[in-house]
Amino acid sequence: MGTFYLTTPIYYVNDKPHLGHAYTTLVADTMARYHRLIGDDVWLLTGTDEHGDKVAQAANRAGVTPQTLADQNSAAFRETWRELGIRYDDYIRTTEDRHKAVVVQVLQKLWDAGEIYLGRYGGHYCVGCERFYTEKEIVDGKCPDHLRPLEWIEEENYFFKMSKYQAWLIEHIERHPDFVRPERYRNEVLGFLRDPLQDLSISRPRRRLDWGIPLPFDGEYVTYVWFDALLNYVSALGGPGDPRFEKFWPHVQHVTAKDIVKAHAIYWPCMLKAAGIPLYRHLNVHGYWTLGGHKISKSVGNLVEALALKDKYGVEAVRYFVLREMAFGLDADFSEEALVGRLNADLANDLGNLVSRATTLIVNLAGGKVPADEGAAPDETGELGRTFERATAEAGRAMEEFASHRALAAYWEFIGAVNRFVDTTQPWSLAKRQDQRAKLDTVLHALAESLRLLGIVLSPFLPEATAKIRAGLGQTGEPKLADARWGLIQAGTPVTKVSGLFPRIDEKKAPQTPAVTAKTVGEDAAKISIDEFGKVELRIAEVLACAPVPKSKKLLKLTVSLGTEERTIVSGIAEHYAPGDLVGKKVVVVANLAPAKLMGIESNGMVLSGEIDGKLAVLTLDRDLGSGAKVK
RNA sequence: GGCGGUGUAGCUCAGCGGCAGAGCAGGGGUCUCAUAAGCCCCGUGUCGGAGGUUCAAUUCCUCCCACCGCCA
Repeated sequence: MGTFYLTTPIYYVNDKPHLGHAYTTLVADTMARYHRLIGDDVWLLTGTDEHGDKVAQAANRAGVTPQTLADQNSAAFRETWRELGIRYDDYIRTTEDRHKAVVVQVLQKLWDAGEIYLGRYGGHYCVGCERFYTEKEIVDGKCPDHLRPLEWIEEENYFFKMSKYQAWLIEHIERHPDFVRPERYRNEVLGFLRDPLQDLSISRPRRRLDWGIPLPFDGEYVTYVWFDALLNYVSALGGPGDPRFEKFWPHVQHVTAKDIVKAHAIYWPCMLKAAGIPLYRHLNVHGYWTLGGHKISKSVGNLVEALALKDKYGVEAVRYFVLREMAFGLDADFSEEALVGRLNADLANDLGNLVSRATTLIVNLAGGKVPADEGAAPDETGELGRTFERATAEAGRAMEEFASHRALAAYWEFIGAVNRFVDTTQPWSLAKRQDQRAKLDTVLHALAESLRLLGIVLSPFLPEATAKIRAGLGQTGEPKLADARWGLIQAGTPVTKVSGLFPRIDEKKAPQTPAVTAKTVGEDAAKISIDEFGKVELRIAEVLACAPVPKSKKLLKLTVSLGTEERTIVSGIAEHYAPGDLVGKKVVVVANLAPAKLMGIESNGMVLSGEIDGKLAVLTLDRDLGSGAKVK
């Protein structure tokens, strides 16, 4: 059993969560799930980067404190990850004391070791970019990016002696060819290192920027945001000496988009070296999403909209699309057409339909129980098993390099083989002949086995859909790759029909919100399955505040705590409860209800209550439970 | 301006010295278990252009063009 520590970048709270952030985080989540599947001890870290000029300025414009702005936007990221089903182990914020403590500790250590000195620097400064420009870069005395006037600033700052690590870093990268990967980014870094490396300014004078971590050896300065931010990967584990750090740090890998390669491949290794902390194993770099073939440039609005397509087509469809469509490391294009194409061709036609046809065959022809393997079709089933082993081997190699696109392509080879297997063996024909019973049983056994295996190996990529597949085959508990060996399914295992996993999108019809109700079969039409019930996320919430909604007779505006987050919920109970009646009570809420606007207020959830003959009562607890507890 | 990358079927891309490949889209056929899904069949494309090395180049070299990235 191995150990796996993976980090996403911490996202700058000046941004709104968009497709780019989501891709990075989905890749990380998928890798973490894959490593849990193979039995590794996994720690997945994400979080937010909250200091720096831009946050201070945005807060100023919004008329709030930087901390308030950071709180709001950090919560927005957290909420997005919740909606996307990201399973992280820790969420670090650079404004947390545990982080600041480690930054201060490292700075002091470097200062004591003489790795930091006070130097003077003068230059043309752009407030928007938070950086100085050289004479050559300036266009008409203005910032080439923002096209606004630059200020000449001359100031003393503290510098980290990065230049002395240049030769060492080049050697390290040459000795570890996959330190930065894919290779194109390694080459880029080595190219950059052919020119002399400068020392890194790691401070900002407080009179110019107060929103940062004060230097422990000079209170007139705060820490430069990059130096602060990179250390999150260390601080989140408690720093050197902490048991969690000692356990996970030796296995650390980072994932980032290509725009921050320099900070991660140059600043960060030098910082670690100077601080006496071992280097990370791999920096895994991915490309950009373009939209409709166009470069994104400054405006990220469209990327936000792209991510919003999850509400239209489902989280799993978007998740599958980005993991399959982007060759890890290269740029890829995102479009609704391409998304629908993948959803229909891969998820609906190939996988969803296979699960549907296979479970139906077993239910109809074998009474809903996996028949015994009679060994009556050794050529066909043997080939299917070998195809699976090949796919798994290839996927394993691909996942080592974060190449989810290749892993999925490999598994889809197997799905194609299973579909061909059904056509070749024609179980519906076998069923018509008594003397073919043994072969029919063998075929259906192999089909059930194929689905069981898919329910395991695809689980890092499609956690919800594979949970449904496993449930349809009576498989409980966490999937393990150790169980993904051909031939382990037990005869007699109950099988139920699993249909409507991924409904096709009819491109000709006007786009509609896909119905959440799965297609039901026969006599079960009015009942729902446990899986369908599982789609409703019920949680315990504490009512923190409650106020009447102006001009409304029925509505109350509740602020509730779900433990990790606060929500606003508008509820039609004002005729039954006074605002003061509910504060402090623990109630049950639907936590994954799509947001709705009521009287201009966005409501995120629903408070459960019973009602009969005009009487109404809100559900509460008969003993205490922590906020956020799951109801089932 | 320096360094590097990319340019292959309508689209997305793989191949990287030995008769040009996959997926999707499109066309035809077929089964009926299935989500009008599946399966089978159908691709002569100047492998960006021009030169060169070689018995042989999409594959190696040089130059050019286009686009992209990093650096300045």
